[in-house]
Amino acid sequence: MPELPEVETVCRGLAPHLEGARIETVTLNRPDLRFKFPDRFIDRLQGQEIQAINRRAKYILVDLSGGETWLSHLGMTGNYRIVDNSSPFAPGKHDHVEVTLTHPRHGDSTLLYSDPRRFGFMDMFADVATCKYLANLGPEPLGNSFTATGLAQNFSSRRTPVKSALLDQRIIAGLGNIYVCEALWRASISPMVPACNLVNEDGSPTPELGVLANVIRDVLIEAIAAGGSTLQDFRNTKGNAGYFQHSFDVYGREGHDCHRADCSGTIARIVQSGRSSFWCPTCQVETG
DNA sequence: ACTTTGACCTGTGCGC
DNA sequence: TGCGCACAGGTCAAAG
Repeated sequence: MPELPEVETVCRGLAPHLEGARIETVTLNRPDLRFKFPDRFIDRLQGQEIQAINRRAKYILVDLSGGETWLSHLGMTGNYRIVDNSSPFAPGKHDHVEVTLTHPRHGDSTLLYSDPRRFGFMDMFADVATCKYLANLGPEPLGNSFTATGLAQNFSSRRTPVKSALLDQRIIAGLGNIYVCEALWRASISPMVPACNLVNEDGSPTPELGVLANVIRDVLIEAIAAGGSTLQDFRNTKGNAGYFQHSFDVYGREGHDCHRADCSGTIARIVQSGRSSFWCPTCQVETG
């Protein structure tokens, strides 16, 4: 479930190994992931020095000494890990990309990309300013450009349920199914409320939308601090699980008691746009 | 212009 | 033990 906190966890784990390292060899164990690898992908990576690793939304961006940027998206089940070259290693069934590195301080290691469902992908860009994947992304929820006022502007014309609107990466970048469910619960907003119902006549955010913007930040910050969430196979780069899944209030808790102190409701599951929404019908209200 | 649906893949867990 | 089905973190193209 790589959503923003998990991708951030991966980037932070990789940074000490990657930044300052030189890419020695690249091995692709298949011709594609979700998409084909870009032209001359191996040649454009080999021999490059890695200058920085950054995250934008759920994308990982690796800046190379030649000026190009290596972009990757983890899809649903993608993950990176670092293995020590001193121990024998045989790639597993889903280890699709192997990158050997030399580092002046950390020595030699291998970066592995695994992705059972292959919904992830990689690409290469001379200039991230022209990168099609980043062109239409909304604001970073943890950045200064994310505000309730900005959310209200995007919500005002949309009758789609707020659940769907928050999953729209053009409106806010980096949220996925889990953290949207958690944020809506914290804000006591039903996932079925039309997005435009959270906007006043004059276009300003309702108080509920103001709360929602705040709790989105809160839940993401808490999840990052916990090292992300681990469901199925997500692991950080050291192979360890995250811990935030133990803090879920609604996600995956269908049939369990609502955690809100003064609520005696039971968590329910509904399907919206083909995705499960977990919520408390008792305390998450229909209108803003 | 907005919204929904299906497609892309593999793995897991459940009921029978 | 096996089979079929439902479901899983995301995005995109196509259709309504």
